[in-house]
Amino acid sequence: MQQLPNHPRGENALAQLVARVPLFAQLSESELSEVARRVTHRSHPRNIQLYGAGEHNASLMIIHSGLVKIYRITAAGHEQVIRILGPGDFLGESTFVDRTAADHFAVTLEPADICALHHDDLQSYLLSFPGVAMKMFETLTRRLAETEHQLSSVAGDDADHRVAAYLLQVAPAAGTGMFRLPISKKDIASLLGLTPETFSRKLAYFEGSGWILLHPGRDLEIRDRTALSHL
Amino acid sequence: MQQLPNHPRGENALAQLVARVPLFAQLSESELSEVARRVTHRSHPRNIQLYGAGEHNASLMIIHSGLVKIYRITAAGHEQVIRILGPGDFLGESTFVDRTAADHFAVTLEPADICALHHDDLQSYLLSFPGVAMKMFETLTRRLAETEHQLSSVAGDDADHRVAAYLLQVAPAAGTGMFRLPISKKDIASLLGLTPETFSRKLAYFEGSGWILLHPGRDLEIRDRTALSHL
DNA sequence: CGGGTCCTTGACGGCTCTCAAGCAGTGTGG
DNA sequence: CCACACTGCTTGAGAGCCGTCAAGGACCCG
Repeated sequence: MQQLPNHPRGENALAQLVARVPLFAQLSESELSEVARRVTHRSHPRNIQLYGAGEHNASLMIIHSGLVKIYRITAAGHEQVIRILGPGDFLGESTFVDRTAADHFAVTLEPADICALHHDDLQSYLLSFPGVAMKMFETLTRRLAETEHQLSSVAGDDADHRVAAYLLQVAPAAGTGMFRLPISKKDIASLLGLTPETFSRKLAYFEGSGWILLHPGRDLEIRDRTALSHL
Repeated sequence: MQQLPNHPRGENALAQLVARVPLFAQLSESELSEVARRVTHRSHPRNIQLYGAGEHNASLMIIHSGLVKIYRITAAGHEQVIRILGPGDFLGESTFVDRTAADHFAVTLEPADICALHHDDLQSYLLSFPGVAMKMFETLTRRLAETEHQLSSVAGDDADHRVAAYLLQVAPAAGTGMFRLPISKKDIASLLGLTPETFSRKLAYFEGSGWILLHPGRDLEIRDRTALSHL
């Protein structure tokens, strides 16, 4: 729950930061500076909780850099990762819509630069800048489609399919290069609705089959894309 | 894929229908009639596919009455129910945002009155009526939160918890009355990420434990709310 | 009456979780 | 510089939950 002091910045620098956010991409210069005036910007270290279940978070946050993990605590009492947010993504919109307490946690996975906008300000921006509302609408629609995909995957596919689909999704499009998993294997397992043990076993099985190569740490290599895709 | 002819209606009657849709609730009289002029209205029988995966659906549909089932076909080839939509809900927004083909199916579960708005018209309405964009934003946010809840439930909880949570969710708030399940047990099972067999067994187990009473058809009665809630 | 769908119940097998131990990498403090 | 703790990851053994396959019954609508 630790919080760092604001980084004081010139209004101009802040406006340039805000302009790079997809959400505000199409605002005019004067509109941008109006938004920038009401925004606070912070740098957070790793493992900082931005808000937690039960809290009445009152700001929309926009990620400039770093990764943020969204998760819940299930009835059984263990952590269930819902989504990983990165640069350009926003969070805190759920408590804006229904003014109840959040039902999930948001934690930084890496050092992160995040700017925050109070819900009251958001309200007025949405009504005066239809393009912003439109952009949030689009983002949420895509996010919803993605979550529905995740849902049908967890509900219907077995562990092999889920792991293979995830690897193909995060691997660079190019052929058989080495790349780094964006988050810890433990978090990936949770995201896929698996235990870390099962995830580890599936990776070992894929390597044994010659489909991937595991390197120390989070690095791995895909050797046989087609085998993974129509498992 | 059958489609019934439009029900011709006076513009006035149509405007009144449109006014009852939450999405357009706060529009002025003149704005309402402007929307109504571009809307087509249809009555569909049961089991009609509104659109399917692979189709480029080009209209936002708003449900006046009836139920619509949204589902996918998983890699394994069986149907996975994602969501049930009812009066006031809209569908077809995903193909509006990214102009690709739909990845899911939409089918009526009951006779349904549905009005449709072409995506091009929606675009202009969203920009001229910020309240409408705002409303869609709110609805999507809630829908997303609900889907995330479903996701963590399917990923983390066992069958007993999921079935109990569903029953408590659809049962009337009042004490121990009989009520009717809104959809078939087969569809509920799929929605919960279970097979119909497992769902049936869980219901039988709940009845054997004295927590619920099963009546013929879709009727049932909850006898012990607390037992179900902290299983 | 017949065909269909939906639902229930039984037996069985397998996938995945749980529990447990061991290893590697990292940061910390003596 | 090393000992140590801690977290993340891997591997093994076992058990249990749930899916699959199968058969039969209830109900609806032709």
